[in-house]
Order: sequence, then C-alpha cells, then structure tokens
Amino acid sequence: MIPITIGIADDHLLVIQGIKAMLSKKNHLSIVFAAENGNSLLNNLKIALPDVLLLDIQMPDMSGIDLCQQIAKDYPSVKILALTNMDESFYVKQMIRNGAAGYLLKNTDQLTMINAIEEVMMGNQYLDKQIQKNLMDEMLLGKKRSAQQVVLTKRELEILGLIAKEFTNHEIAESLFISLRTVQTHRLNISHKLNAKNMVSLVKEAYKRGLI
Amino acid sequence: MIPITIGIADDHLLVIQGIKAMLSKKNHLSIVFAAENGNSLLNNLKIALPDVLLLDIQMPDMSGIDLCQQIAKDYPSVKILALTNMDESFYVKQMIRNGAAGYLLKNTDQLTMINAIEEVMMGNQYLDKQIQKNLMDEMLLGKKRSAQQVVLTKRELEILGLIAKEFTNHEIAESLFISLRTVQTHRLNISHKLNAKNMVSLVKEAYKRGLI
DNA sequence: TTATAAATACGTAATTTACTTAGTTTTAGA
DNA sequence: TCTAAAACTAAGTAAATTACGTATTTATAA
Repeated sequence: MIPITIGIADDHLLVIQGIKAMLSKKNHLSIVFAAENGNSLLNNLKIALPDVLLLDIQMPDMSGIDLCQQIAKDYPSVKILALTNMDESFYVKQMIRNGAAGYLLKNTDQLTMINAIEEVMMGNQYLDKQIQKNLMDEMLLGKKRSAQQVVLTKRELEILGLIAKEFTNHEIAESLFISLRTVQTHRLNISHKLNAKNMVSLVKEAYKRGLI
Repeated sequence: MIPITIGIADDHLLVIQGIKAMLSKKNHLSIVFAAENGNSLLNNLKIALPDVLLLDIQMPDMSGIDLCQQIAKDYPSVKILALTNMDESFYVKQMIRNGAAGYLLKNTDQLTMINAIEEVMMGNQYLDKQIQKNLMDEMLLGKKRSAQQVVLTKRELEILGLIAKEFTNHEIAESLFISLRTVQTHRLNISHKLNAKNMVSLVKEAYKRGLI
C-alpha cells in the first residue's frame, strides 16, 4: 500500500483525537498536522502539504466552504475530503463545486474513513452512502429543489446573515454603508429566490445554511 | 487514584474514539461501554453501571435531556456529565435540572475532561469555564432572562407555533376564529415577553422550544 | 368575593414589505 | 481585450404589518 500523508482541520480536539485513533492502526497513513482553526490550517499548509486533507465545514474563524475553494485553488495537489455533520445536499454541492474530492459524515466508522481516504487519493470522488442516497432521492423525486440549490450571491448571504442576527433593515444599511432601499431590494430578491412568504422562511433558511 | 468506570453515549463514532483516545493514557479510568444511541445506552446501563456517564445531548433516537432525567431517576448512583456542542444556557439549565452532575463542551481538551470526570466523581458539580462565564453574565447583566423562564400562555404558544409555520397574522386569525387585532395583540405580547426585536427572535424562540 | 391573569378587540402612527423599474459596477467568457 | 451577464445599487408607490396604548369579558386562585 502506498503511504498517504494526512492533514486534519477540525475545531474539536475530540474529533481530531478520534480521527487519529481511527487512523493510527494503519501504518501507511501518517498524520502530518492537525489544525483547530482555519488560520492554523493555512499556516500548516505553507509548511507541509498532505496528500489528503480532512476538512470540517464549521470552523470558528472561517467557513470550511471558503477554505475549500481557496485551498483547491492554491494547492491543487491536495485532495480535500469534507468531514462534517451537515448532511444537507446544499453543503455537499457547495463543497464539491469548490473543489472537494469527497464528502464524509462524522458518524462514519474506521473502515469507511480509510476507504474514503484511499479513494480520493486514487483520484476518485468519494461520497458518503447516505449522502449519495439523499442526492439521488432529491434528483429522482425532484423533491425540494427550491430552498437548497438556490444560489444566493455573496451580498445576499451577507444580508441574510445580518437579518438572522436580528438587525433591522435600517441597521443593515448602516453597517454595510448602503441605502435602506438597497437592503430592501436585496431582502426582496432573497425572498424571491427562496420562495419565501415572510421573514420566517428567511430565518429558517438562515438556520439551514448555518448562519445562526 | 481511585479507579473510575466510564460509560459513553454519543452518536458519533469519531467522538467516541476521541474520548477513548483522550482517556486511554490514564490507568485509573476505564471505559465500560460506548453507546451510539439512546436505546443502546439504556441497554448498556442494564448490564453495567458506570461511575460516570458522558452523555451527548443530540442523539438520533431520543433527546439527551430526556435521557438524563430518566437515568438520573433510575440510576441515581451514576454521575452524568453532559458532553455537547450546545453552549446555550437553556440546555445547561435543563440538563442540570434533570440531574446532570456536570456540563462539558466538545471543544474540551484532555486535562479538562479528566478533571471534570474526577470532580463529578467526587460528588462536585462541574461546569465548563465558558459556560460558567455565560451563566454569570446572564445573571449579573440580567441580560435575557433566558427563553424558558418566560412563561407563554397556551394561546401565545399556539400562535407562536403558527407564526413559525409561516402563517400570516391574517391566516392565524382565520384558523383560530379570532380577530386580526387579537392576533396582533398576542404577537406583540409574545414579543414583549421574549424581549424580541422582530420576527427573527420569535422564530429563534420557536426553534428553541421545538416548535419547528 | 375579589384580585389576577388570560383572551379578546380596536385606533392610530410608524415601519416594513411588495412590486416595479433602472443605473452602475464586477465578473467571466468568447 | 471586449462584451454580455450577473451582481449591486437605488427609488416610487401602494399595501401590509407592527408598535403602543387602552379596554372589555372570562376564568381562576386567594
């Protein structure tokens, strides 16, 4: 078996320890670093590039989704394997689009994780079984297409985030240095994109997207 | 050091592995079981009672809060140490009220965890440092008298539920056969009770109360 | 029986939202 | 590099919602 170097990025020490424990029995897998936040991750990458990076989506200082995009661009040789609790297809798509080679859920077991690592190492894509099923269902049943695959622009997402923080339109306008009307327009556009009837839908969406 | 037996309940294998890894270096700590769901936990307890139980709040089949209450009642000798991501005071209070001996956050480190285990084993209460600070702040600053302390009337709760279901005030009025103005009054009263600035707070509250 | 809380209801003013149209700046692709 | 599309910005007007004060009728507990 070819040796594989692995980097870990997760804000929970417990999870890092768990990963180490799961992988420690395999001699061909070696962990070269474990970062507890986005910044530390970027610093570690400057020093040593792993073959595979296990990347959590929720990090204290920056979004794993953004990190993924940046790392895929700056270090294309690194295979990124998303490792997270979020099983919503929205996140999966977002990560894959941003260059992730695979998507693993945190309730995974040892064999699955090692398998996933080896798959992405070989250049294949790896998706968690449950995730695959969800995506399939969504496709075939054409179920809820709306909410999740709607792409909000950066600005819209920013404003949705502030709405979720209980900012009034006026406060949003002030904090972004734009006109109240512009905020209203953005908000309305978001509502339309999400097919939202009122604020409640927006807040629910904000929850789904981890803005709350 | 006195030997301590430990049970683990967490739906993430990774976290279980992490805990095991963190505790394995200590000879006086022995893990007697690790359950991945509430049912399995209850079964394990029938076989072997640990001194300390590390209990996650989020479980696939049942709520850790309910589990805590049940276990504290059925097995009062077991010291329950909540181990979770939820740092909201609502959960902390709920767990402590339901018989938990301590509350630990998942971003904990090895020393803290072992310390917490030993504290609750000795009959003391253990609260995560950050949690302690939050609770203190809440008390001293009298900030938000914290969700659950506010008592909503049956009607108010009913209306909050409908708001959360994206009903407009008009629709609520129709479905409850009351005047629009009455709905408005109820909504306003709820907002006041919750110290809510706008709909967003209401929806968040609805989430907290499990109405969504 | 009498306070007390809950549910009901309205008037008015202020704020927010819906819908439309449109100018300017970025971004991405040919 | 140039151009078309997308994103961001902004506003007019009408409709809906919300804030706040006030008030009546039930239940309910002291």
